[in-house]
Amino acid sequence: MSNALAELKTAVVINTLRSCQLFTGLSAEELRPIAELSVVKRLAKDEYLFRQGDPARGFFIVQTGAVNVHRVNSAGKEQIIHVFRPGESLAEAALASETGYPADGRALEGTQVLLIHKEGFLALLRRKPELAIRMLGAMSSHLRVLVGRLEDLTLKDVETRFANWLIKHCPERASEKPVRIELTMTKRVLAAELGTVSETFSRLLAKFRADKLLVVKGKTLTVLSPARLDAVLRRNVGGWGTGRFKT
Amino acid sequence: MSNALAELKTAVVINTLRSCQLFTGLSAEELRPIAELSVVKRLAKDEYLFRQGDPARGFFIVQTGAVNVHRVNSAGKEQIIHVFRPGESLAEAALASETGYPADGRALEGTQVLLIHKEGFLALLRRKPELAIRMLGAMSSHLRVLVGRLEDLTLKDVETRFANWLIKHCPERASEKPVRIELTMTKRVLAAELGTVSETFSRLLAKFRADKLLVVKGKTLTVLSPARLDAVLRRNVGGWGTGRFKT
DNA sequence: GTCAGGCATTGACTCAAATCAAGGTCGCTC
DNA sequence: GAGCGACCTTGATTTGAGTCAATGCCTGAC
Repeated sequence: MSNALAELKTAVVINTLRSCQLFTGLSAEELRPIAELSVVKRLAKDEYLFRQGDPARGFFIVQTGAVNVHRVNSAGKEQIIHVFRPGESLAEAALASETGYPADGRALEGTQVLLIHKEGFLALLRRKPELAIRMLGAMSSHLRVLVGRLEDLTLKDVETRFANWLIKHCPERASEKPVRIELTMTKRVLAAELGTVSETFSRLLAKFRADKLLVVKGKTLTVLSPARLDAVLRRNVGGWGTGRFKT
Repeated sequence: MSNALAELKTAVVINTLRSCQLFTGLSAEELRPIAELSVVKRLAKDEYLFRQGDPARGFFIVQTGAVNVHRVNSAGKEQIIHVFRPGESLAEAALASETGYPADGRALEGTQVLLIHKEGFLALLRRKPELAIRMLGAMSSHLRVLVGRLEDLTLKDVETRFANWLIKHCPERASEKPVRIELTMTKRVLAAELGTVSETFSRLLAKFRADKLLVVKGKTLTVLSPARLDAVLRRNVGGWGTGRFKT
């Protein structure tokens, strides 16, 4: 391919990298060697980016679309670990271990990602320790997400998790003003993200509707009063760190 | 303190570091600067090493004893994330993020750990990118553990988890020869590690005893036939990756 | 020795959430 | 517009596992 065209592609990739949390604050010149290690991958809806156990070729940055990272047991039930959206990086763990990817990754919709090759990137890390420390930061935040998810799924009930999800989608949790939330996914998928099944989720919507907390119309949810929802959350969860009891 | 005494202490610490997975293969000279960043901490049983939200001063390496890292909700129920034993490093995530520790850490018994100070270690990482890459490796294996735990707790029932735990403690899973396992902790604690309560665990032991899979005598468990246990596992879990179904 | 407190076992009860089953609604293609 | 296939909703039923409570069993303190 012509030199000029290659230059152009690199410039586009650099732009993507810049918009990624992981590399904020790096100059174009610092991003260039990373861009040169990257290839663009396009995925159709439901196509797999990687499967659990696949040898790891590198890590990814989402450009457009969404990647659902999950584990599945042989009965076919899948547990979503996290849904990655544009600007997020995933599978950094692949860099530093010989074993394959620890989970499955699949596109929830038409999706475009950057694959950053492992070997080249490792060589770069050796020359740029600052970059390695950034990677540590990214992985530590993924650890936090995972720990949070673990707590969510084992320590709280579905109602609490959903109330929490709703609150996170309100600009301010103390407000009395209704908030409209447009679902980007089907309710079935949202249910899975919350770690439950569609029937349970449906009942939950009905309950919130009956409690005048929520209006549901197709893919549009309207939180009638974030403040009141927050109150429900507090009631369910006790008083956030008011005290620690042993059992 | 006298120079000679300081030297001696450093030598002892270097020895601990050498036995730690994270630093295997490093020479004494490479370990020295790390040792100089370390301080020994002694903990009584049930004493907290850190609490969720505490500002992170560094990460730890277990010398003796055991550290239980867990999350607790305000109702007081705690979910064990992992129990760290001698040679393991923990809380590396503290290095690369400004927020505090994401969970609680408490000694399960009398315990001695090395605290490696964050700032000094970060400075060292900047000079030794190889070391930073090792840290990435350590964090990625923690990620794997966590992902595994998530799957365990959400995709499998208690019986399957325990069968799995037992199998992991057998030298070979296909054998017909009985295996004796001596518990190092109380059954209550093991139950918590498996993500359940002592009553449920007790019932499970009774069931396995009735099924002639296990003989229980105090803190001694004897798996009568690993092969048969393995069969139970396969039955519960389906056929490990025989196929993937949606829904 | 015995007494107390922690652990373990067992039974009865409860409950959240999954599963099973049956319609209902929307949007699509032919 | 008829028919099909997703979703979604609602009801009935099941179930795994937590909670409560009663009792038994050790071990260590005195």
